[in-house]
Amino acid sequence: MVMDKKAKVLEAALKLFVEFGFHNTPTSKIAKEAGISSGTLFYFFPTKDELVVALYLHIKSELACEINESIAQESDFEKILKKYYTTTLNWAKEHIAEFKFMEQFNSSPYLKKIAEDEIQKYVKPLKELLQNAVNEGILKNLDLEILFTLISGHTFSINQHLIISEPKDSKREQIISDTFDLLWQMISA
Amino acid sequence: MVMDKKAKVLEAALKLFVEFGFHNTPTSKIAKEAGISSGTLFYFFPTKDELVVALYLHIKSELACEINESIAQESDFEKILKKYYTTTLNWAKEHIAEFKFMEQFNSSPYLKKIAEDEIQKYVKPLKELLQNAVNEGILKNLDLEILFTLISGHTFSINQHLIISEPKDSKREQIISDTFDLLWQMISA
DNA sequence: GTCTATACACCGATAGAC
DNA sequence: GTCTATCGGTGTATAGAC
Repeated sequence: MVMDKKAKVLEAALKLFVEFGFHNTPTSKIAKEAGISSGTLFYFFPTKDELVVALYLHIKSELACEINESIAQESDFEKILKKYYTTTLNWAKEHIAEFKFMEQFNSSPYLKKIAEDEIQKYVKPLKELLQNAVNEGILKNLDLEILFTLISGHTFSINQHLIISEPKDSKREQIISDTFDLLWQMISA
Repeated sequence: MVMDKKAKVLEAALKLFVEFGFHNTPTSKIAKEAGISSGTLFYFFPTKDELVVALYLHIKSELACEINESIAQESDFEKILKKYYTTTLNWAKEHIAEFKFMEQFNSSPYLKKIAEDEIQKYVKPLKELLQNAVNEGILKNLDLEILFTLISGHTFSINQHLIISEPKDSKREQIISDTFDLLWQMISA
């Protein structure tokens, strides 16, 4: 089965970007890693910037897809949030390069190149869930943005800790469970 | 009073790096912004990489200095931690460019260019404080790394929220106070 | 669609005068 | 210490054949 060349390029770019950063990764190297010529790369992605942004959007949507699938089965809010948490963490474990890339991208000037509503598309579902939980008295009556920030920040930092410390599976599950409880203790009413 | 040229370069680099990123900021532009020639820039900083790293270390030490001063006056652990929290947040408000730069730097391959012990130098004091508090039963008996991660992540994310939402001073103080309480609730025994 | 070859701008760094 | 001038290398992107 022949893999789509566009996908090959994204895959190659991801690998190199994570190792060397956006700069220090010439398009020529990406083409080489993808097993195609430089001309072909620019046939698919008119500029390097567009390649970088396309990769980001691609990864974002993959993660969002995974999360949506996993939370669809739950109905209780705490369980939904825990699924959100564990799915994100487990996805990051299986996609370390993707996670590192997003991290790099998020704190780079490239972020400005993405339309605001493109970002909102991915955060809106969680924010709605949170708003409902606040209204129902499940969560503390905190500002929605702060609530969102707290949860994202908590998830992000535990993610980093897990990636760096590389605990065994059993230990890892323990950490995830414990830190979710801490988060829940902080935000639940 | 004539400002040190080295300092001028760091100041100029900071401004441009935050706006355009490390790449997309040629040394020629930095020199121009600093009001010196390209040759002089390389007289002070042999390579661009060294300039970037020097800027990072400079900012790190400034923040650390500020924090150390502010916590020196306190003795109660909760108050020390709160000082740590508020000082970091207030410093970031007055040094937004510095904060954004560090954020960009931390998630870039440049980070590898800094020796591990150079980083540890700045985190060790807080870790020792935390270890003592755990031993004394003030904080939950959590893994030290997790505790540290939780606090850093919380601080970092609230910082970002404050920078983006730009609340009025009174509102801002309220947020800082409230979110510290949330953090404390999460980690205290 | 894919390749090869190349244009050409740009940037980091150096040389050498003052 | 500071400047001007410039070199060599590299990287994005294009042209044009197949």
